[in-house]
Amino acid sequence: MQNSFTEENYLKIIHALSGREGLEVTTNALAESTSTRAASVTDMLRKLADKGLIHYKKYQGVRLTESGEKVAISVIRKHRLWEVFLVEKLGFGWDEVHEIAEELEHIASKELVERLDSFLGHPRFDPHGDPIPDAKGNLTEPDYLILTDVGVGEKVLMMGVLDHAPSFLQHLDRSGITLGCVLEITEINDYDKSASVRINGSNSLFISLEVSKNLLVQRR
Amino acid sequence: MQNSFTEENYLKIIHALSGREGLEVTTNALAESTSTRAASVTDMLRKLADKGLIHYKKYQGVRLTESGEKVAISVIRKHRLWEVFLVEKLGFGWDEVHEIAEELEHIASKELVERLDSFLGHPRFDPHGDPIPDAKGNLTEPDYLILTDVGVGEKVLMMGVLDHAPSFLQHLDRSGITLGCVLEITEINDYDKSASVRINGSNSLFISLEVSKNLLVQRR
DNA sequence: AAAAAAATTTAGACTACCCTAAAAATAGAT
DNA sequence: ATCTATTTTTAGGGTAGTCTAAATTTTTTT
Repeated sequence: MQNSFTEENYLKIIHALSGREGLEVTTNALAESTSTRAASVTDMLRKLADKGLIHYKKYQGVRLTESGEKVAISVIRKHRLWEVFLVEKLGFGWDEVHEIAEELEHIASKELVERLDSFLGHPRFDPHGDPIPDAKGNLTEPDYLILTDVGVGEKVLMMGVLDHAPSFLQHLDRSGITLGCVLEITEINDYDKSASVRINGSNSLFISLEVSKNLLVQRR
Repeated sequence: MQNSFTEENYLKIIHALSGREGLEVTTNALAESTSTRAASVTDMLRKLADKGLIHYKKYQGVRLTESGEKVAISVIRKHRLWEVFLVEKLGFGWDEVHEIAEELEHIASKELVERLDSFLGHPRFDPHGDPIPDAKGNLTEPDYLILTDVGVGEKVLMMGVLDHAPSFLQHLDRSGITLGCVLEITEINDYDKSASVRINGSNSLFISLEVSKNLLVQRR
């Protein structure tokens, strides 16, 4: 049987919340993420468990089964490929594409996904730096650093963001921080942990701890 | 309030069935087209009427209101633009795109549609020769001939199809009949109204009345 | 113009997904 | 180890969209 729009969203969110260790996800966390009440989550969990998509024991939280994992990763693949399309082909900003991709990710056709992938040149990362699962369902999370883990004087490459909120991404745009740029921490303020950062070797600016916490980077 | 996937489908189908004269559409015709029962159609009609999207009097059939027409045409615009995308950019055959576009046509973002339109170079017709409504909602149906109305010796341009069934389109592919090709009727068989047709001035083939009835053409 | 046939609507019910309120289970504090 | 707070589940219910069966209206036939 086909999975509904709603079921796919639950699986996607369970995947995101269980992290790379595949930890148990709680009912309340799901209620929060799906903007529904805990009671509604319980209903859906029973249903997903009946379909063999999650491991579920009452009061014990949930994990994806292998089959549930497959569905979740397929949805993530579609979401991220469509985001690449929207940014690369249609010229949307990286702050504008999430909502639209939330709808596009549920289009079923397998053939469509593979042709889209090929049309886009088999991109490995989406416009926010998130890795795109391959056609076989392999998803390898690169182990980036968070900018807060980088010391003064170090030069790093900007590889992704943790926060996908439009307001955060627009803030980065205004600061001139883009995927792939070189960041060099020139100073860290002891008092509030705000930092001075040089971008691509030239203009320098202050960024708050809040921003640093959400920037994924890589040593070169 | 937003219109649901299902509501949009009803409006689109009412538009199609009422033709360019905007004739009343019957409950049974809608039940047939939506693959549901007449009772279900009645329920939905009451709902659409409450929302001001259709004119509905019990037992009297329905017509779209101006606001319903706007929604229907927007859905048609999206459907046909996505079909162009699927064929022109992703390399699908014209026989493969209908189902996928049935899903894509319900993606809401207005911005997406306008950017897609622009990315595709503002196409006027979809891969089946159907006209694409413009951004303001103007839809002008070109007045093509049906091939059965063309006499022996006449040369016409192949402009569209009435039947969108994959099997019919595949049959045209095998016959070498494509959008824009020149068809010349060399002979019409009096017995079964099958015809001999020259394609682009060269190879000749037989086509049945059934096929002729579904080909839209234009005198040059 | 009445009877028969066909089309349409109403009545009552089902599934998916969501809700609130109350009950039950787990976790935390003393 | 028990009591309390928190989390989760159950119970009962609502809306959207579908169904079947029965009632009603319109159309067709005679």
